[in-house]
Amino acid sequence: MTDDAPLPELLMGAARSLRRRWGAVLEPHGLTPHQARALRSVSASDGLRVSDLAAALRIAPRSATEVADGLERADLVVRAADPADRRAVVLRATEQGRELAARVERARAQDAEALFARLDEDDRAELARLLRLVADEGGPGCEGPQSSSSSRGSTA
Amino acid sequence: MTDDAPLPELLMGAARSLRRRWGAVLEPHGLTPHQARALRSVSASDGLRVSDLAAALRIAPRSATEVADGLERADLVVRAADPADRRAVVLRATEQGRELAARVERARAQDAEALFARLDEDDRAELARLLRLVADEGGPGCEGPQSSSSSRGSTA
DNA sequence: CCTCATCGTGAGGTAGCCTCCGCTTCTCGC
DNA sequence: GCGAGAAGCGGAGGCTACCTCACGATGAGG
Repeated sequence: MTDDAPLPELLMGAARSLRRRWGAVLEPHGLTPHQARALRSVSASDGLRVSDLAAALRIAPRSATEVADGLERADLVVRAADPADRRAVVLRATEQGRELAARVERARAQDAEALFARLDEDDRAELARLLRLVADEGGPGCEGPQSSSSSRGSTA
Repeated sequence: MTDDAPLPELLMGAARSLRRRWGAVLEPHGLTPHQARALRSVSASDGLRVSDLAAALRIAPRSATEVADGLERADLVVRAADPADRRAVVLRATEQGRELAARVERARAQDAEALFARLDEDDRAELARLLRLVADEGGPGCEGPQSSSSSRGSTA
């Protein structure tokens, strides 16, 4: 179909496929894409600040609060005071949070595997190379709301 | 950066680059991405029904009404009664609508050119091939609200 | 002519993001 | 020590872009 589709269309189409699949993977778990990414970030670190979550998700700090709210409501993360800075709140994954993160990660990998199944090793490497060429900018055009905090600590 | 980034991340990253650039191209013209796509569709056809617009944008018919509202408010399209079916409303691009569509199309192509500038001919062809492999589904997973009308006519 | 499907849209609702503000707490110069 | 200013979180309120439901007008089939 649409053999004359220009590269941009193709790229967007492929991304759409991926996004749709990802949504389908997430839905049975009751997670939005942002929540899943957030859960992943929180699970990976031990004690992620809300502001750092915002940076990770590239949304305003205020909005990260809401994502955290959702995850906390589902008992996937808990808020705790940062012992190193009592202004801050650190998010930690609960047991089920970690489990769910792992399960989702597995499902996602599996699904991605299915999506890219039509590509052999060489094709994948080639695709990765080409995509890296296209994507690796992020210099002047990145205007998203950012706070750029980076003092974690909290490894108390 | 992130040389170990898996293909999905890479793909999404590349798509994000493209989306961001596209948004930047559109912004000075005061168009949202959906409006731009809609204007393009309307300009391409002569007399597009609201329901067909909805199908093209993959949104609910009711939402297509709103997109059409925006375009009409900006004098880029006009609503007219479909002579062949007086229930229906056909959207037609105005003169400036067509002009803007052309201008945007030019800018988009130019920007895409810039984005893909790092790829030579062979790389582009290869990328297109690979993306086609990844994207060309759309069978069972397409659950978006659809109406699938296709009686245009109206070439009065 | 009556019935039923279809078209566009008014009404009303939801989700996700934002900015502005205020409170608490940290940091730094004195 | 202490006051000024910055930083972190979240309440209030608002916007946009979707959605579903309901309705009036119109077409199509018996």
